[in-house]
Amino acid sequence: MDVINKIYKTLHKQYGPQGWWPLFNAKTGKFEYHKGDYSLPKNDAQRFEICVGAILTQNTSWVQAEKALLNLEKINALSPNAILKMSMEKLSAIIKPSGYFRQKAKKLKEFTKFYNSLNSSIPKREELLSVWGIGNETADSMLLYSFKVPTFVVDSYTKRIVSSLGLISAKDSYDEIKAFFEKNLKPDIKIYQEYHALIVEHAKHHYSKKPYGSGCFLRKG
DNA sequence: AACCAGGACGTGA
DNA sequence: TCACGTCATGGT
Repeated sequence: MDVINKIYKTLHKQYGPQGWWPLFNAKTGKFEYHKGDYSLPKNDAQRFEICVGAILTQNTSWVQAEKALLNLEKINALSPNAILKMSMEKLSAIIKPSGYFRQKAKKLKEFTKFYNSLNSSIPKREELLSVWGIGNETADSMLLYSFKVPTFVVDSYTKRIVSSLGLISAKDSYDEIKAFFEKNLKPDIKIYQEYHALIVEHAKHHYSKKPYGSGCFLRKG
């Protein structure tokens, strides 16, 4: 079997299903993963929530993005209409815990306008990329976890791991790394969703502090 | 107390 | 194209 599929099997066996993307549960008042359930998001509100979370977590830990999302949720503002009508001052204050709050407030406004223009259709990748504040990873995260398009998400961890394993060159582009994964995987939404989440989980264990890759079991074999 | 976290954009070479 | 600065809060 090829390396890409071997890595997937190994990570899945080690960590199990990750159940991304976490969604707010009104009953528990917390954000929850949904391991083994690939039917989500189940409605438009959840689709929008995932997109907002994808912007808020840019270069920020998920727990910080979660705080910002919870702040929005608490004032019942995790919706397109609420975000559009909120002032920039109010919006940036509400999402402050996620960092880069001025930029992200603008990004949320810009994206929400675009989101409304979709009228519940699925955006093309290039369309998402044309929105200010939506780059490669954010676009792919939205497509994969919100719109359920089997597109591979590459993040800094992905690059760090495959580069460290010698599978790619350190200066390969986003699109090259993405293509490297996609050419070896069948376009299965479950596998794509789990693969990226597993990479993040694995990176948190073995690729977050230097020297990167210490104790990484992907190296033995 | 430096470093990092589920990046993207603007600028100058 | 690409290397580098900027944006910013909160964990460890």
